[in-house]
Amino acid sequence: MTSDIPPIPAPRVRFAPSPTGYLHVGGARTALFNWLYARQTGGTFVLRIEDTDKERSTEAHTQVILDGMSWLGLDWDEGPLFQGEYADRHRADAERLLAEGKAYRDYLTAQELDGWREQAKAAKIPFRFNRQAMALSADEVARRQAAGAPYAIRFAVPDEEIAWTDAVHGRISWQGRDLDDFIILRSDGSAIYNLAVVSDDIAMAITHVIRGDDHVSNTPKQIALYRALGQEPPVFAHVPMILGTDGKKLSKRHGATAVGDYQDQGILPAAMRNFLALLGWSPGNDDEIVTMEEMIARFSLEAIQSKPAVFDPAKLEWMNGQYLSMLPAIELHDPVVRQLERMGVNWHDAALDPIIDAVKARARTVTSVAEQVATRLPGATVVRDAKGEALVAKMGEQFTTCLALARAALAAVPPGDWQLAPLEAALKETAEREGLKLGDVMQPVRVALTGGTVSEPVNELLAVVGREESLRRMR
RNA sequence: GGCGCUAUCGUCUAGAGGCCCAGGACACAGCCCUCUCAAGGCUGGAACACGGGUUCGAAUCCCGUUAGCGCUACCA
Repeated sequence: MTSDIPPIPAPRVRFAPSPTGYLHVGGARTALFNWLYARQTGGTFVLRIEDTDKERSTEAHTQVILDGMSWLGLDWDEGPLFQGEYADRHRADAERLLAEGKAYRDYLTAQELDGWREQAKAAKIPFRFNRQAMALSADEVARRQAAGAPYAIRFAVPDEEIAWTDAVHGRISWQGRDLDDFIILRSDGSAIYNLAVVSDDIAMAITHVIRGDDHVSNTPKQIALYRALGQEPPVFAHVPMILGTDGKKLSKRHGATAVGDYQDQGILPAAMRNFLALLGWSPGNDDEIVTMEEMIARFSLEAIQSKPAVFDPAKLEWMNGQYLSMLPAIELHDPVVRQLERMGVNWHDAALDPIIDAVKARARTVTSVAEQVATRLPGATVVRDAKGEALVAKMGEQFTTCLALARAALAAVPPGDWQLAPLEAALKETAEREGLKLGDVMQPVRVALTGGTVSEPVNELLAVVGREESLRRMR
């Protein structure tokens, strides 16, 4: 006997940003969740650019969004599709609703609508669109119709309960009477967001709508539209907002909000992805560093937190540091080169990877790795920092003496032995012979080579900077 | 104002009635390690918003209060 349970169709999800700005971390996380869900279920991830706001949408923004997603490793299976190309279908859907009596023509002009608004304001009651009270007389409608006056199409919201089981929030319900009859088609024939979204999601056979919490109040309107269009609504999952440290919605005044900003700051995509995933979602245990594979395997919409999360840059940096020390230098090569180029550093002909390896354990960002790499390149100018200066002052005469001692010992190391063990031995022997503390000989070398008092172990530093350059810097 | 959502350490969170006088991580403080700084290890302070129920028993279920957020456009 074969099973007669029909196969569950593979989910189709979408990320639908509007190209009116950069890819923000909130959008990036929404995209991530959609992507994770698609990858876990073997579903399809559709990328749709909602460019119907022609005033604010630009191609440059679209490109930035695409770049941001690629950087994060979020590949899409279909698209990018552009909402602007489906205007005919949107209009047809509106006309159909009109023909079926589920929507109606609204001949009210902007001025007349404003008049109602002012009236409400004067009476100190909130403005609501009222189908009966604001209706034009039949004669007036006929007159405007005959004159070919422009009209918008309004959806007649049915007075009934509209409820759904949100995959992250559980049951949410609204009353149709709390919703105004909203416009679905402007008088210029273009669709309003709520209609465009529903029309597209139906046409693209989207099964799960995973989007930001700011859309929950659009959901009842959209469900009403699905019903009116004779379609079953998809599963909705509303993921919480991301807040700034002050508990307010994350915005520019909180600093970097675009994923490109973090790329520039030297955050690794893997760290960003991990951090974003854990902002609102948890694998259910105490794991912090979660690989992509684990995320895909363990992801679930139900495990998404229903309250907003504060974006903590300090934790992002910590996580980035974890990835930095975990990743082999070869994988850091390109990001470091990118930063070096941003810094205008000539790195060509230098063997970067050994330096990256020596330096990455002490950095939390790629930028900081690049800065350290730059100072270890041959010919780099050594600038003493405050701590380096302080050490020189503190040691006084001894600084020069110890440095000379160290230099002599190191100069005696044959080029072929310029390696970790012999270098360390040379320095230790010198300290012992002269009755000096190890630090007294190590620190001056460190300051001479880097300008500061902080670096990898001195023998590694010497190895990475090279014999000739090291001796030159100690002169 | 109306409607909706939300409420565990400063922050991210674990927790789906007894395993919790609440666990982990970031941040913070101290100690260890150590040529410096990271890393790592150890230790410490730090939370179930409030009030009522339900129950033998509630961080967990219900109701209310308070607070925060979202929406309330011919924007998306």
